[in-house]
Amino acid sequence: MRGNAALAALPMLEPVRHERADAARNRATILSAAERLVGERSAQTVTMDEIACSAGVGKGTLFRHFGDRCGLMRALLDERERSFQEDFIRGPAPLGPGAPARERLVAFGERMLEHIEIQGDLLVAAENGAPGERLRHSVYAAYRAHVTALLRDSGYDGDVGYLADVLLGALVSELVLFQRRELAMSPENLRACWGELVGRLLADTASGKGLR
Amino acid sequence: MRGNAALAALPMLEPVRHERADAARNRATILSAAERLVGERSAQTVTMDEIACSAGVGKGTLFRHFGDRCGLMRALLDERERSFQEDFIRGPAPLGPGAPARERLVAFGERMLEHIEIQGDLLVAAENGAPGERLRHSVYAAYRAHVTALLRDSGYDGDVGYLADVLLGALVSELVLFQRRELAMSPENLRACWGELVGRLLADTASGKGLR
DNA sequence: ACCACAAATGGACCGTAGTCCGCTAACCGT
DNA sequence: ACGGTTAGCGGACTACGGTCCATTTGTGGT
Repeated sequence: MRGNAALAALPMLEPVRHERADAARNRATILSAAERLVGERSAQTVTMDEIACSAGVGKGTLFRHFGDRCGLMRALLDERERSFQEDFIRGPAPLGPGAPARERLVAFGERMLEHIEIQGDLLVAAENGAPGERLRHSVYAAYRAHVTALLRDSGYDGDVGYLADVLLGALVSELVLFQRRELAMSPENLRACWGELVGRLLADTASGKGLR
Repeated sequence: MRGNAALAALPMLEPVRHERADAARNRATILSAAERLVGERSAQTVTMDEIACSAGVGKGTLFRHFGDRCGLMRALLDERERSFQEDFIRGPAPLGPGAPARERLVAFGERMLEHIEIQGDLLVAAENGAPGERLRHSVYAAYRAHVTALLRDSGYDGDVGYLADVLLGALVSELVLFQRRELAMSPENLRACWGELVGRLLADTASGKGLR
């Protein structure tokens, strides 16, 4: 029984053991205040003091709950993140299991591009913490495990982990936003490029379905 | 006079028009102080105040000369950077012109990996500025232009700019250090993976030389 | 040799992320 | 219901990157 290695490798945020009621209330208040502020201005310009003040709590409370700025931003993305992971692990094809690995990989990238399209600035804010932090975080580990598994399933015979890093590199929000804004590439164009990239990399593999 | 788009696209640091003598002296002092400090501790932990103090100049002078922290780090890398660019634009094959495009691309990546091996922390410090700054900087533009040209020369018929972004993504210092340190990949392994990546991407192209 | 002026300087100052620690009040066992 | 324990709180405090501007200093013209 395979196909479940990725499932076991889904760490994300473990629910804290018995959080006190007032703490839970504060966490929710903070999140909604942050969400509102980020909605009004760009995520980059909202300060932690503003959020604390607007939520009516002390600054220490913010950091106690979320560790640092990136942690808070990540928490804002968390719900969407969970549903994304849910979808590509257990959801319907072609994103979820059922479709050939190559198609799942294409769908994965397309979904990620949509995600960036919608949450771009927030994603960037969540990712630029300490150097390498992004890569060490469990979210990256989950993506990497998933892509690695797909590459293996598709019959790729090289270093699947390395290729996963490369492919995920093409989906880094900072880069995608650069391509969209600075290079003025359209979403459709990016989708097409991603599709071609995957196609080319997996061109001569068995691909678990033998197409092409 | 054309014939070398990549050559024309080499901006880097333009020599300032008539820098005052004391200013030049201070710049040198600052650079050597910074170099010493960065050599002693990790580049991440050295503060601007320390550098200023150690160089015996005011903090304002630092920022006047280098703009911001990243600028100073970049300046520390500048000499090596110039020689790298010189090498792949005009130097001997396979890095410079003369070899088939695909080989030049492989050599480019290998050289970059060596660069990261030696200057890793400094490169990271130089790159994590404001989001997207790295991509907007002229150094990235130069790399991108070079790789793009090589891909075109190798007969790749897709979106060469996009593929250049992807390939450069595999050479981002933050990622490479992650692979080296966290994933414990060896330099040789990384070289091999890079070579295979390039080979696979350019497998069925004319490659300007018709190998394979 | 001198002057006028732009370039350069330094350090006080600011905003922001993140830490620290004494106090408060929620929770659990009795 | 109550008291002891301790998670949680808040906001003063620190560290650091970056800005500002009054003052100094090098330089080119005369």
